[in-house]
Amino acid sequence: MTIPSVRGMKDILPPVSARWAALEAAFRDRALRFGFSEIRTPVLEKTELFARSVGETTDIVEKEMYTFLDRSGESLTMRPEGTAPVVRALQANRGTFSEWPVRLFYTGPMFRHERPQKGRLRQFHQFGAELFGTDSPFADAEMITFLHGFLEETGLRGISLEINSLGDPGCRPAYHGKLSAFLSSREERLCEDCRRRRAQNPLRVLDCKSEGCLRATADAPSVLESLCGPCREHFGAVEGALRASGISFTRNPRMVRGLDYYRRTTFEFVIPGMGAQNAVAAGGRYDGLAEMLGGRERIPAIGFALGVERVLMLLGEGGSPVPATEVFLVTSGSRFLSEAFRWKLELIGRGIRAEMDYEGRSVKSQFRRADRAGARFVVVFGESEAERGAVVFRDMAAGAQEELPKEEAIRRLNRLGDEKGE
RNA sequence: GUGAGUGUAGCUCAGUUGGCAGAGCACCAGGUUGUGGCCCUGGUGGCCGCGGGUUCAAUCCCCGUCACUCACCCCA
Repeated sequence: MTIPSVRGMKDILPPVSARWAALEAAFRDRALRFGFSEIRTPVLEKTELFARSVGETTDIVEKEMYTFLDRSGESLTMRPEGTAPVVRALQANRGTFSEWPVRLFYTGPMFRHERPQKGRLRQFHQFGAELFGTDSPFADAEMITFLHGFLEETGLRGISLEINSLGDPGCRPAYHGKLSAFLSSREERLCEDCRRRRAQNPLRVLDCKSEGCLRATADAPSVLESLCGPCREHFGAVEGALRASGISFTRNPRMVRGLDYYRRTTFEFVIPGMGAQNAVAAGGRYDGLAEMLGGRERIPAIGFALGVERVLMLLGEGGSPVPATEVFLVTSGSRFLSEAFRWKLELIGRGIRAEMDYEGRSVKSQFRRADRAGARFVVVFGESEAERGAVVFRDMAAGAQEELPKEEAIRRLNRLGDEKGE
């Protein structure tokens, strides 16, 4: 019996791994153009980091984290998201970041112990970016534009952008009060989960998808109408900047993020008609997080993360094929193996993708392999040619074949390398 | 955590109202050929997910279990 992988954790195999690499390269490229530098944080963090940032009452912390005691009895957690670790790293290395604002991006695996299904894994991967040190609504617009452009660049179609503002400590408590009062008046019509949520985290009730709750809260007070002056102004400026750069969006005052640290602007890129896993990328502003994590300094910040598996799923099969073999060396008889092997290494050294068969298969079988690998040229080492110091040189696409002295064959293959060099 | 579906060859899947396990693709060899593709012939390859039960006999029926998939929930 072979050993299967852990549930919800998948091997990324070719050719998917190639598309994966291409997507990551595109993200990295775009991040660098926006002035972001890469940060790589550990996969393991102290459990406290996520409990304090993501929120004790969120599903992520309550029942989805990979948490365990290490050998010294300390509670550790495999990161369920990327923002809190980046903020921690920023605070811990405060001295190395002298110039503000700070722009950081990351890529890597995240872990949540959920029941796997389409577009949802236990080890999944995110690309994310965080912008620290500015309250400006232009920062919000920059991040949304960054993400919007990236998704467009990948070729994704039919994505829509939803934005909202959750207010800040100046206005959210008042809204919470209003909403709580409203919800208690509708308590009988709420689902079981929402009755519990109502007390702990009333905003989450708005995010409930059950029919009954949706109807019961159809006329719930809107966050956007309860914003204080500064928050309203900020949100208006973000909307204005987005319009100015031609990005269309819809307001969704019911959009609540699953993490507690967000305030003011939040946004989500969704694909309609994709079922429950419709969020491809999402983010928001989290001006209070640094202080929640015990920092003395207030660090305004905004960031986003996108689900790599979900993007690739939506992109489907297209793009990034495995590079084809250029030259296949066919041996007619095992006595040519070592000579062909020397050619192969020589060609690879010249930057040419060369392959051969080591197993002594029939010439026919070797040609079949060359064909499937997409080889442009095949060189055959055969008995009758060997006596004349020659090889058979075949151009697969043209179907042309000729016997060439070895020196001439090598010259032609080297030209192939030169073409690539230019 | 809840519910449904599926586990048979490397892959995609048939199958037997219970009676020696099948196809296509792939792989290997041979034929044909312009030394490859198309075509023809042959061959390798299976604890029929695992454990129990019923039966003369179980891949098939029953119970359990594990895995995968999908949905709910939640999220990227």
